[in-house]
Amino acid sequence: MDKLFSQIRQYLPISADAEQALATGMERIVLPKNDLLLREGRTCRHLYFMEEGAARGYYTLEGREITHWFAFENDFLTSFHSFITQEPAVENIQLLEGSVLHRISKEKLTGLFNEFHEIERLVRIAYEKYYIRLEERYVNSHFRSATDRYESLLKESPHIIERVSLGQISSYLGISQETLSRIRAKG
Amino acid sequence: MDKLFSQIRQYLPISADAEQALATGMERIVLPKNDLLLREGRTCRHLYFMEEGAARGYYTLEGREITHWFAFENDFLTSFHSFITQEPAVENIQLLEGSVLHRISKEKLTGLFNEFHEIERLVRIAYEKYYIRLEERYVNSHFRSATDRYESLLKESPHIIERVSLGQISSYLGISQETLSRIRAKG
DNA sequence: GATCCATTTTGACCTTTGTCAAAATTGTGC
DNA sequence: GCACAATTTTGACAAAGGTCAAAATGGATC
Repeated sequence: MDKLFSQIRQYLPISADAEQALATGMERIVLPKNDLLLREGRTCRHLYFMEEGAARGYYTLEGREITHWFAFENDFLTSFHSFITQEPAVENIQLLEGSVLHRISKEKLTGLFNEFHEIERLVRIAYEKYYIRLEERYVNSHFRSATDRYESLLKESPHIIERVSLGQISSYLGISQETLSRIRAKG
Repeated sequence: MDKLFSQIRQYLPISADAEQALATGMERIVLPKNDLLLREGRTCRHLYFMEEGAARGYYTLEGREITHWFAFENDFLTSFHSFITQEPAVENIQLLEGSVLHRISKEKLTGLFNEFHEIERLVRIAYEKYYIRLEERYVNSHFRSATDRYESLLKESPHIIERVSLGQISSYLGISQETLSRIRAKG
């Protein structure tokens, strides 16, 4: 739980009461590699915090798996679309390693918003951070060459490259596995 | 102001008090075509609501202007990165038509968050919507061909194509103007 | 160490998209 | 309606990246 709260404090320090309420509302889960936190077509009812481990979000397009995000230690993760709208997800969430997570249900979280203004503020701030992060990824991915994108990833998120298979990285970067392999051979 | 409040009600109905406070905190501005709401290097201090008109966000890469978003009637707009972090912007915001906008400063908005929990909730919900929207754009742009992307735009946002020049649309889609022209010639 | 399976690399070729330059079209002010 | 500028289209060619198939490598397990 320590990791979760020290991460939260980086967003917004909250009162002991609010921390206590959050701690009570969250559930710790330990799951093995390859487990699915969410399966396409089902509604995502939880927001997760990754204490230890790794996960990816992916969906299937023309028979191929496309990984569109990774999550590691200290990341919050969920299928945002499904969690927010409570509609069925188009994506799967899979653990890439045995992981330790904390999770809270949508209902509990919404209840805490009513009890603690500061928890809703915390989440508002978290959304701001995640929005900016996504915008950066968008701009980077959309307007740069495959080689540039790989080099940015290498520089800014070397942990991804160390812990994830090439096929998953290539779909994350939006290029074919063969092209990624060739880019690496040159570098 | 009507458009603003009917848009807000779609996100979250708020009390008359809160509406009143918002109305007081916001300023109506009318500006001509081509005006810059924000210039690269300056810090974005306002959140805008577009009542009438159109705008784009763009930045310069290797001597070319890259448009990465458009905003039209009923959209909220700002340089999110700069507005959130209060650091200098990397982008410009330009009006594509003479426009009527409402704006609120970061400080006023933050003050209203303290006064009215429900206004912070409204903004939290708005972030959720905008996050989902961006995620959809990300997935669409990243994993589909130029032709597909143009056709989606044509289907989902025909107003963009009617009101914006080809060069701006092509950079928005992440393709060259010539390629876009050829795609259109075929369709 | 031999075997099996998954992952990564390499080769040959094809398709899509980009680039540069020029022509055609459209829009605007006078 | 004319002149000028801006925008869009077309052509010829180049470059980036994709595809399919086969070979190489790297772990696991027995």
